[in-house]
Amino acid sequence: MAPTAATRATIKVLPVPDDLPEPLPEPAVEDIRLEAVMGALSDPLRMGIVRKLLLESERFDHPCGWFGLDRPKSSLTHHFKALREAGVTRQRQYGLERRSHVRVDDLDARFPGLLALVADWTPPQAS
Amino acid sequence: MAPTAATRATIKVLPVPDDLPEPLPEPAVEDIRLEAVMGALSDPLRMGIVRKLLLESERFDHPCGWFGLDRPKSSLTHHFKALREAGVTRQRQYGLERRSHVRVDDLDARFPGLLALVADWTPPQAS
DNA sequence: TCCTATGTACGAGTTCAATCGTACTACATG
DNA sequence: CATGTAGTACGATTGAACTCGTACATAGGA
Repeated sequence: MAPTAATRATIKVLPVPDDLPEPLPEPAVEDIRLEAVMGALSDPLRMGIVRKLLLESERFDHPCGWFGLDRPKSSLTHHFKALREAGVTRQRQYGLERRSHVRVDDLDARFPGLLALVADWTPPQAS
Repeated sequence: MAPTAATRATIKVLPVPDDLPEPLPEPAVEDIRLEAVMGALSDPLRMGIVRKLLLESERFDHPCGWFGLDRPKSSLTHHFKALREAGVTRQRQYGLERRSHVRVDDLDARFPGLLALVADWTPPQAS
């Protein structure tokens, strides 16, 4: 259904600005370490975050509320920071929100095939 | 060339027995979890062990002395056990020695491309 | 049989990561 | 300005993993 003025307020379509905010601190492509990436992905919650970004995100970044994770906010901050510092995701500040996306090009260049494994991953104890 | 009696003593070619010893406890192929494998490989020492097995081992298993790791024996026991319990390696007991090899077929079946990443890995602060 | 070599088992100390509560900052909206 | 919202910062707690010393078990050779 077409969004009315009322629904548009709740859907909150924030257009991507032309001048992107600077990414938060992250390793350069050539400094991304395979063992650090694997350490970041060894946590099921973080593996699920990256997989969801790969499978469901379109061309936009996503704030961490988008993931629907039932954890306290400070825990999510911790995990998103771990992913960013390992070089798996990039985070940019859009006003209030800090949005994340996977560094697909960088990871494909350094570790071809790795993201395909993440996309094929199945969460544990899936009913 | 065929081993003589003299070379057999020094080179210590232990022929693989027809009745292989039972592997030590390990997860079944279908129970190997990607996040557990990545957790095992997130340690540089263990990543190096698997890489060395992939690049330098021929068709034989290797005891952990073969790796030339400068760590106490009990530390090595810990790391080889971590690799085995994650499903990365298989260990068999040959007399005194407990030899390891990578579960290449199992890992290729579950996570195609993963072992290629390990083989291409470069150790940190390589001079 | 004694010695050596390979490797485990156990336990202690230490470090690190995960979890989460609380307080705080910043923007947006009324 | 007051309120709500998105998220960080800090600190405390907990548990797991890494590291290693020591003691122990076993096989093979002198």
